[in-house]
Amino acid sequence: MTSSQPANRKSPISSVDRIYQQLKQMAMNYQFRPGEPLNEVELAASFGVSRTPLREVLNRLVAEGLLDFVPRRGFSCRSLDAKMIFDLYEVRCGLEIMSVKLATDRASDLELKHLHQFWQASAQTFMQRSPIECACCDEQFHEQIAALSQNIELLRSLQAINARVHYLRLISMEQAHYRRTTCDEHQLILAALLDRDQELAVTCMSAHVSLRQEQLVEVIKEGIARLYM
Amino acid sequence: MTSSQPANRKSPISSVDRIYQQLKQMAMNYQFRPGEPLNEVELAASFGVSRTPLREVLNRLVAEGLLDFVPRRGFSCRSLDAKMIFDLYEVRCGLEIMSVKLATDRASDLELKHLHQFWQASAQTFMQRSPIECACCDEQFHEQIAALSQNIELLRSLQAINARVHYLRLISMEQAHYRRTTCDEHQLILAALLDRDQELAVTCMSAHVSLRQEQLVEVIKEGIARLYM
DNA sequence: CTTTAGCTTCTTGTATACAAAGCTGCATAC
DNA sequence: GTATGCAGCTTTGTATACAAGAAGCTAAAG
Repeated sequence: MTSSQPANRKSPISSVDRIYQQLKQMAMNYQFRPGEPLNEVELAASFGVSRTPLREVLNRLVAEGLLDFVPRRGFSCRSLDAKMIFDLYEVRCGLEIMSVKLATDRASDLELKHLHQFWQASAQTFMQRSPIECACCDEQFHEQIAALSQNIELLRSLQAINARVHYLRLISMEQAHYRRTTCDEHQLILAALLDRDQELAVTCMSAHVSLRQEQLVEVIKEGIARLYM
Repeated sequence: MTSSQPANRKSPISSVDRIYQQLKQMAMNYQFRPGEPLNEVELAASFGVSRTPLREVLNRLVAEGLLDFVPRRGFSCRSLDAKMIFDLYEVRCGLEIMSVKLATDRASDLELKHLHQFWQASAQTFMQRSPIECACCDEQFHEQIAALSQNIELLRSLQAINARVHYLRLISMEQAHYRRTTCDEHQLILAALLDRDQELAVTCMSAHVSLRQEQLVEVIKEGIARLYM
């Protein structure tokens, strides 16, 4: 996902880095209920650290939109608000279109070949995998295309949004139907990219993301239900 | 700019909020040299606080891309890298196009009228104002259009980018030539919006941002020179 | 029975202290 | 003359302590 630095030397992985990864996963997967206040003392104890490094992590996650914060009232799990999700998908759609557009211009043949190989390997076992694995594969596919745009900021923006909608991707991947269409649509996008047919690639990507947007109401409903059962 | 909460009640403005605003301004305007390490003790003292709240602010600014951070080596001013700026402008261009597209669909007549009034008032005195004021006016114009998209996440993304390219906007506004063309181009965008001519609005906005992108090499050169004199 | 005032407790905001890692510079060895 | 290693200083990472604000609870009054 977002992780970057390859543990420069040794592999110290400072404690704040470790709890950042863990808390981020928890926030992405709504392991806290929407709006649930996070008790700093409790959380710190559960990670075996003091409040100081924990708060630094919490601040980072707030800045990334994965947690909420109100002064003097503390940190809490972000809400799962339909309007916000729609907004995120709308922005995502725009970023994805930029990605394919730039990728057709800038990706090398070798890069496209690697993407192709990656997706062939993924698709082969896609229907047998766990929803979590499918969601991650899906994210990787899209983020690899963004990477081919050679625009790091575009990639980072997309990654930030993907982290925030991860939970819903997960929910949708639990239905075989969504998995199948995802698979098919990725193939179309890939084919257009390999042909370097920019217009077609944009059309396919646009259709792909828009379709997900239409299914969003159902997925959000399911996602909220899941949290309260 | 980004600021949000209207000081819920009273006006306590916690110290971390205060130093956040200040440090953000300093980072936006490159009041530290690119790559310059920030001494926590020194900085904390200069703000009259301890390292704890300062570090929370620094972490936030790192997450927003306004500062750099390397574990065990501390915080430093972000670099002023041409490639990064180009990437940001490319993403910005995409977001701005989304903004006008959505704004023509969703803005009410009243909202468009307000935008019109705002820009008329600004344009009148544009050539007499300070570069700082012009840069802020420019940002506001674009952010108001993004707000008309009714998409909060789109607005936030654009604001985040604007904060990161603020310094270069400032530099460019010091030249009367850039100010004039900005003014003219905004008028064109505005006219298209008022006509609700989506295609034209997109064309104008696209031309506007692309033109800035072309001038970017010069502006970056000037910006870097300014920092080392 | 409901409401509110005041007290208690819990939680967050911030300062400070200390440990550990990094950097600098000098001295010694080759 | 260059390189290497060690000592001391600087700076960051994290724990802890304490102050101040919010929340909850009890008790008394209407």
